[in-house]
Amino acid sequence: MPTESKGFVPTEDQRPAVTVDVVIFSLVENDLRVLLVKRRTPPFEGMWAIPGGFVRPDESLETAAARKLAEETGVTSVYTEQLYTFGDVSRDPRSRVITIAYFALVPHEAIQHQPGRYESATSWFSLAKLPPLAFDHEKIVDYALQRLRYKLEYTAVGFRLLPHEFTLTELQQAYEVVLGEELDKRNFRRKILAAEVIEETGKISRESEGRPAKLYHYRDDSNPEVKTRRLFP
Amino acid sequence: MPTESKGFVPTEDQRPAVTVDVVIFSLVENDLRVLLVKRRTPPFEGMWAIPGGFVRPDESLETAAARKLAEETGVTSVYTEQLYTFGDVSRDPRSRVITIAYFALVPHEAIQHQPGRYESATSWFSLAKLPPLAFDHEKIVDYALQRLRYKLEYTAVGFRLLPHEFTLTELQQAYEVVLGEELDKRNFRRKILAAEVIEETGKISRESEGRPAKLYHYRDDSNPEVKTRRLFP
DNA sequence: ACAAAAGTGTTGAGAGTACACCCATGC
DNA sequence: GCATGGGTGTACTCTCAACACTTTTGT
Repeated sequence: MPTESKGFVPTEDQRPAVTVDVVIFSLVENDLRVLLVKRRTPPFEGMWAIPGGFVRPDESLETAAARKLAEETGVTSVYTEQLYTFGDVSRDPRSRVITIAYFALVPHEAIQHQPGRYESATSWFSLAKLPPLAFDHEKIVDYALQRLRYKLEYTAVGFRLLPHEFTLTELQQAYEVVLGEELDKRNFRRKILAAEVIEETGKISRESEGRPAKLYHYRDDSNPEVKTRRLFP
Repeated sequence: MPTESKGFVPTEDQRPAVTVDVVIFSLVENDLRVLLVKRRTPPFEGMWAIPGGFVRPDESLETAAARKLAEETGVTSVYTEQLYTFGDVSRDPRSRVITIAYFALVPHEAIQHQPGRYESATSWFSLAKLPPLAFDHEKIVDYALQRLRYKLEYTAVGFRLLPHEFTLTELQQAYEVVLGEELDKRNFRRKILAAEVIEETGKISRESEGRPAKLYHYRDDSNPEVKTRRLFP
């Protein structure tokens, strides 16, 4: 804390509450969705909201975000990034609440729902058909989507939405769904392989109907955030 | 705030304190510098720190950052952007403090020091020769510098470090100082003009020794954050 | 006329984009 | 053998990078 004997110093009851909210993205049925929870208490009772909660005195912000993610999805080590901090005075009608928003990319197959532990209901919503959201959460989701698209254009983190092993066609479809545009197959493959973040496993997938596809996975020796030129389109 | 009847709810004394810190950049003597204040109270008494203070109950985070900026520099409408939120448990040895860091670009000529109003001393430090900083402020400054460089590579906000009117050579020097590399004069001019964020004023500068230079200023009809391809180098 | 800084075009290399056909398997 | 999706190469365009001389002013 940077301040001195001067200026405004808040009393304990003037301190804002601090929460973390996590925008959790996943691909379900080849569709980009976010996980929402239904509120059971006022304000906004019955409305959908992104998962979040208070930061505990003994945990860092990243830890709080990871804890929230684990509580809602059962998933522990997935791509998570701080998004933005929202602190408008009246964003919560009850009292001053500042929230540090995160976003996470979760492979859908990894998720184990924790039914009814805390929440009355959690559900995945397509970004095209979001319900009305509590607080300023619509703004937060919009911002997260913008950032996700930007991330995918300039880096190679798209595979974080997929299972551990995946085919190039699955990866391309993930990019197409998130970016909302079709990509050329040959150019996509050339670029994603040139980024040197994924490699063949040697195995092949027998999922598809036609010719079997090679399976790829993440190379953990090099980082996916290679921001050189624009990767896509 | 997203939470319900469940889980952890902090009592008032478990709430973290919330501050904003502002990394203020300016060009002084063709050198990129940050404004630091000398702490007069423990902890880190006598050490330098970036300006900051508590968020008041009735002001937004952006307002708090703008207020801090005005208190330290007298400047009101300059380029300001939220940087990152730092919230490690022990970043302040006294108590839990979460800080939302901002960075600002200030034209040096616009600054009026507010001597001794609050601080014992404020001073501009070259980024190459920073003193030891209080708290985790070195990390914050490093991160701000990284972001500033990234911003300048992909957008055309460099002129925010300059007076209202400036020559292309001055602008190029600003980019060179921040990015730490020399740029080609012809390529620089072509690119910065292609971005269509600045235009000729019609006036000429008689500052330089040789041939007089055209003065340019910001076109407020188009936004400087045109992220197309990489602008520089 | 000379010093000092402003201003201005062209060329070659590399990256990006568009585009169509053969391949391996299951049924 | 045919339907289905997997896998591959090339030509054109355009952007990026490298590079040196002329112009305008003050002294």
